[in-house]
Amino acid sequence: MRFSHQRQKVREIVYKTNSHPTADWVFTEAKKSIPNISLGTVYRNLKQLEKSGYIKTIYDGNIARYDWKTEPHNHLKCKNCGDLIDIVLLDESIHPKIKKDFKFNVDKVEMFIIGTCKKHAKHS
Amino acid sequence: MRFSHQRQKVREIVYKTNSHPTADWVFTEAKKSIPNISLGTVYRNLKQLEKSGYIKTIYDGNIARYDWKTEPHNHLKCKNCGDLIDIVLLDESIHPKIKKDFKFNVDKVEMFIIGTCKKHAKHS
DNA sequence: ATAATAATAGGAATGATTACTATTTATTTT
DNA sequence: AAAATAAATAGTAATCATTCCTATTATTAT
Repeated sequence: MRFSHQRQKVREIVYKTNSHPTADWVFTEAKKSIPNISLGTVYRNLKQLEKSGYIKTIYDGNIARYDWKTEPHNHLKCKNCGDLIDIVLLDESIHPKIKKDFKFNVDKVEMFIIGTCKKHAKHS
Repeated sequence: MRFSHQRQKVREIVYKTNSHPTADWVFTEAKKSIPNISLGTVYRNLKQLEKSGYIKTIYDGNIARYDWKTEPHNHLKCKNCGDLIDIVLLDESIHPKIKKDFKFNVDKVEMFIIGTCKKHAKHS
């Protein structure tokens, strides 16, 4: 894999935020330093970076978001602000149990916990 | 909420399968008995049925699928055949822990376990 | 520096979903 | 039962995220 100017920029943008950005957000950011970068390039590079293990894709409802944190972890999603919060609730230790109980070989677990974050809790 | 012919049919189709169908599949099925039903009607009714608690939406990557089973449960997804298998791995008993550890009020947990089902395991 | 190859910009195409609107169907009021 | 009211529909256009296509440009190895 070559490391073009565009690819480095896309990677850098994802690595510098904890906001689990969408392709469109990365595109907007990238344009600040590469004004004529194309959206297709952003998508192609996000995909390439995922394939090479640099980043991970998170499906938030039906929109893809990207995450530089590649170790297994989970996400809390606040329905008020839409923020994704990283947590570690389940790690690979449940894989053997699933293999045993369901005869299913686990590659990865995607977990989204939807609710209300502390900033938006009404009371109690 | 009125229960039109179309709405009853959409509901019946989702209730009669365990395949977690997509809107398009429901549309194809519905046309067998209501040939001029429109795709928009299918989408509108799936949304309405979810809102009224009859069915649940599952986001599989970036496509929506629908499930008549509304109690909390999780899904194994085989990367070979694409099948979704219902399991109960986590129930509401983890909600208090998440509330305590992360100050986050849980509405629901969406979990997708991706891997290989027993029909497609190579060996061992 | 040159050749070989990978990556790009820009735009068109796709696929899922939602929005719009005139018409039809169902419910309520009289 | 007819008129008035309200909800739902078919059909189509629009939208949004994402992928595909192609001629051109940039990167890497020789």
